[in-house]
Amino acid sequence: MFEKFRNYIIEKTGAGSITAEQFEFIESLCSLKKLRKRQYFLQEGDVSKYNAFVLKGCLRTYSVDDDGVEHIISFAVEDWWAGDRESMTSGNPSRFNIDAIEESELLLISHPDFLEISKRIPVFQEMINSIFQRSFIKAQNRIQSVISDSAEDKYLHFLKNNIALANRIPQSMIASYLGISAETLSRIRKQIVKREQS
Amino acid sequence: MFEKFRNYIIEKTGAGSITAEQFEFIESLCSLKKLRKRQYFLQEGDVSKYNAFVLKGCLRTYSVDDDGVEHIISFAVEDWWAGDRESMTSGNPSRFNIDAIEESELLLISHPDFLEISKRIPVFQEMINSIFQRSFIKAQNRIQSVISDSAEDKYLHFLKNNIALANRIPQSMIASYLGISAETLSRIRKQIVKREQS
DNA sequence: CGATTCTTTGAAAACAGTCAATCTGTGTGG
DNA sequence: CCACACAGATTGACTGTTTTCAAAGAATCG
Repeated sequence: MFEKFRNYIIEKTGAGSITAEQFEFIESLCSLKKLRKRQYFLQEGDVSKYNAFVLKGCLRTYSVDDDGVEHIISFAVEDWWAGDRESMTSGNPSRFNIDAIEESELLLISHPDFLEISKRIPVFQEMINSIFQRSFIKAQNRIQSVISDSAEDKYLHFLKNNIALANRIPQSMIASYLGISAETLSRIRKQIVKREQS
Repeated sequence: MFEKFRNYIIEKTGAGSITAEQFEFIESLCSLKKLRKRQYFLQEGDVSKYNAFVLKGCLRTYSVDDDGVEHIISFAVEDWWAGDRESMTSGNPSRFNIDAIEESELLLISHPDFLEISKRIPVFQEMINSIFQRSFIKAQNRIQSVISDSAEDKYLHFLKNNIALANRIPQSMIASYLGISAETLSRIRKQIVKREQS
């Protein structure tokens, strides 16, 4: 059960950076959670209490606007994290929903436990920090695309950077993630295919 | 010259967290840089080598698309940082330009020196980490706005979160930052004023 | 001032969104 | 195993928002 998580940590921190006892400590604070497709992990208005490491499946974080339209902020597949950091650190209710778009398995670590692990195990802390740095850089790149590109270029940019995601996520959700309508994405794809053929 | 920077660090880390010697160490690795309005701090294609702490003035980070249109990724005013982290950590040439939109004064710390400071002074490291966390959260919120909102709502969202910026930056740059045209922003503002009057 | 930069305005065009209907594929229960 | 239901994708016609281009109007600064 923890093998995947151990491998992930080893890959991120380097072999031997974390002792067997430290692994046990970390794992003693983890709990396993299974989600069915469409099941919520976090609902708008609730306070996000757990960091979720995705062992299997796929989660989406999204907001719902006044017209009831969903806007997907992020996806989390295997070896990625989910949870609303803003709500977690501030204790305020979340503006986001997080649910499973596939049958999923998560390792949960509560926010206080997460802080404790980080305090006790500096390399874990470093790992988390570098994840945040890269997340920030990715977010900036996404912002660049979304403020600069046409709908088609947004899609091509997405494909270039998220081929794996593109093959397991419904098109309508990709559209939502890109901030365009599902119909527009459908027409864009048609165009691209047509162009490739000629 | 370093007073502003010291105050910033004290505010972020808490009084007494950093000793006089540590401050001196940090400051021994800083250099002052003045930029005139419109002067580059970083040009596309160059490798970003310095973290810049803004003592005075305002920088913008932007990309230029194939049509020559500028797209502003971020602003940095007093007590904020600039530099392309992606280029800095990877050593690859930057896709961004950074220049001064006001007469500015920066404290520069080279990337290696920055790492050294972080290594030697854990509270400095912590400060940087919490900055990244908040930057990431801010970036996510911006993404939400930019994929969900109409042009007007993007502007209102910007105003709500960046009143100070809104009052010192040309409208056309705000438009660029929001991913809308300067003309559209002008019309939106007119609408808002008209509505407020009635 | 005079020059430059920034903003506003109008008209036309492009782009993307909406709505509604149809199509496709998949999986489920009878 | 079939039929049906359902979710997702596509298509067409229309609407609406935003962009583009061009020109004129403020504002700012040396």
